[in-house]
Parts: sequence; C-alpha cells; structure tokens
Amino acid sequence: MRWDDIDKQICSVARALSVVGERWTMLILRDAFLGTRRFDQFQSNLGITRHRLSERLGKLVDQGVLVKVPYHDRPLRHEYRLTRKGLGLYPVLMSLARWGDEWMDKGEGAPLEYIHQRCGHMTRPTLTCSECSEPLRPEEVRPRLGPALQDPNLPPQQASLKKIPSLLKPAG
Amino acid sequence: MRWDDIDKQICSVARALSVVGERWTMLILRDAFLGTRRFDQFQSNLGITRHRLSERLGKLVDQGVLVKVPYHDRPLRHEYRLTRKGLGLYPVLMSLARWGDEWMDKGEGAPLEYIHQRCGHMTRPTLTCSECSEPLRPEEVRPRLGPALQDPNLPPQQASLKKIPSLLKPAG
DNA sequence: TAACTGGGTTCCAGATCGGAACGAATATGG
DNA sequence: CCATATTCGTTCCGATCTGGAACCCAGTTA
Repeated sequence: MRWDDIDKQICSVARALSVVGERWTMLILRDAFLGTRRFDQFQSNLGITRHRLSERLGKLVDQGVLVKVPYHDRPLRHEYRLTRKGLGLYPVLMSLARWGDEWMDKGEGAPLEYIHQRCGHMTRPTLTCSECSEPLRPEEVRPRLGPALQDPNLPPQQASLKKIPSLLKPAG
Repeated sequence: MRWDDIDKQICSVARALSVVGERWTMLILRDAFLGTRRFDQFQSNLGITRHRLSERLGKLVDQGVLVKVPYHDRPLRHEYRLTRKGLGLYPVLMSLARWGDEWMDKGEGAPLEYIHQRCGHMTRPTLTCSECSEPLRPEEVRPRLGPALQDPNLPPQQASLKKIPSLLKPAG
C-alpha cells in the first residue's frame, strides 16, 4: 500500500497522520503553537527548505489546520494561523513533548516548561478519562468496535481491524 | 537542515519525532497497542512492505520502544512487544485518534470506542493539568525556558527557540 | 521430497527531499 | 530615477527514501 492511501483506512490514527504525519509538519505546528506565523520565521526557526515549507503550509491550509490571514496589502502579505481544527492538535503536541522530556532527555533537563495560568503551577500534561478523571493507563482501557467498523459489508482489507486482541503488557 | 539531524535540536517534540516521526512508525505502534506482535501480522494489517517494516521495527527496537521477545526456538521466532518507553506513547496515539475522530470523520462515526475499565464508561481521553486537573487549553498555558535552554552558550541556530512569542488565538 | 510458514534481505524504478539559484512585487535610500 | 532590501515563494537538479516484487533460509507438515 502506498502512503498516500492511508487516509482511506477506517482508522482515526491513520486519518490524522494523513494530515500531520509527514516530515516537518508537526514541527511546523509546534512553532505555530509557540506563536510563529510568518513564512520566513518558520523557515529560519526550523531550517526546513523554502520549497518544503511552502508545500507543507499549503497542505495544512488545504486541510483546514491553518488559515492564511492577510496582515498587509500592497504588497499583499499573509500569515498562517491555527484554526480550531489546528488548535485541536494541542494534546498531540503536548503528549509528544512530554514523552520527549521523559525518554529523550540528554541529561540537561527539559527545553521548555509549561505554566498553567489557570492554577499558576508548572504542569505535566496528563491524559485522563473524561468520565472519572483518573489518568488513562493503556491496560485499563478496552477498545471495542465503533459505528464505522460495525458495517457488515466492509472492504475486506479492513477486516483485520475487527479482530482486536488487545493485551497490553510491557516486556523487558 | 536534514531530517536526520532533527534529534540534535533542543526540543522534545523534535527528539520524539526523530524516533516516531517516520512514515508508518505510528501505525505500527497503533497496531502494537491493539495487540499485534508478529512480523507477518503487522505486515498484513498495515499493508506496509516487508522491507520497510523490517527497517522500522529494527529502529524501534534500537530506540528501546519495542523489544524482541523469543516465543519459540528451533526455529527461533520472536515477537515485538512494547516496552515501558513504548507504552509511554499511549497519550500520543490516543490524542491522535481523538483528533481523527473529531475532525476527520467521514460521517459514519468513530472506528473504535474506548471503555475505561476502571470506571466502566466510554471515555473521551482528555489532556489535563497534573496540578489542578482541569483540561489544558492552549491559551491558558504559558511556556517558559527550561533548564536545557537556559545555558548561556547555546549553539546559535537554537537561539530562535529562546524567543517564545506565544499568542495562541485561532483565526477563521 | 515437495510445498508451506515465519521472518526476513536484495534489487531496482520511481517518488520525495535538500540546497541553491531564480523571480516577482513593493518599499527604502540616495 | 536607480540600486538595494524585504517577503514569499518557485524551479531545477542530484541525492535519498520508498514500494513492489523476487529471493533466501530454517524448520515443519504431508
């Protein structure tokens, strides 16, 4: 299967990755969340080539993750801002950052810390259950088929998704 | 800058992506979280080529995200299991899935639903503050320089990271 | 002894990437 | 009026990565 076809899978992770799963895209969004808005700023912060940046920004705009907002005309200039859809990726970025902090630290501590202004404390973002507010641990969550996979006449390649073995134990 | 050098950045997101940011890697991990353990199962579930799969699994093992555990000798066979480091990626996968559910739905509802066995309810995983337990909203969080970026003699390319403009408003 | 299974590796054409040069529209300085 | 700068891109080309198919190897089954 080609990478370009992953968005055809009946899987939310695959669909999400079809938008944000390419090289650089997540780093562009990281910068966007830190306030970067202009082409040249993205380019010099990231060290990405202009060509690639242009392509990625274009795709994010097409997908509704960013919008081009004019901030000056004559000459026409625009900046790139996160939409609501883009802001929805905040948990993804934060979870990546947290994992990087914990597992990829090179011994000098975290690059950035985060203050939750609502409570005033330095926060370590935690994924919790919407119903009981406890932290979500993988071995306490059981996936089951949702509406999209209950359709009896699924394309056969997707059938494997119907078997969810789902035992989550670490090893080692 | 080459993609292979992103792990040299002083940024936890970049470092995390240097491990899980390549094509297919996240989908391999999604499958691992759903219980897949064997080479052929990954291959047929994902539709990835054997070559690519072999390479990605190898890298994940090198990075300590998966371990090869023998389950049969003569002939020697092993399976791939998530380590603690790998299990640490759960929030990333869940956040991606949630975002996909919300923003990439094609009108047939979610592919999978998740039951939190501790409380018995269907859960919508939510990123919250470790200190006050409120949901973390991007505009309520202010990043500041952590230990790793306070070093006064940083490599100059990284200096841009020191400026954190950080205004997070949607537009659109 | 032939076919099968699990878990790979090799090879090659085609797609994607990185770097550098080029372009276009306007503003600024002299 | 001309030269230079700024901002935001696009074009071109050689290097790297990817996908598909074929091949390999150690047992196992029949």
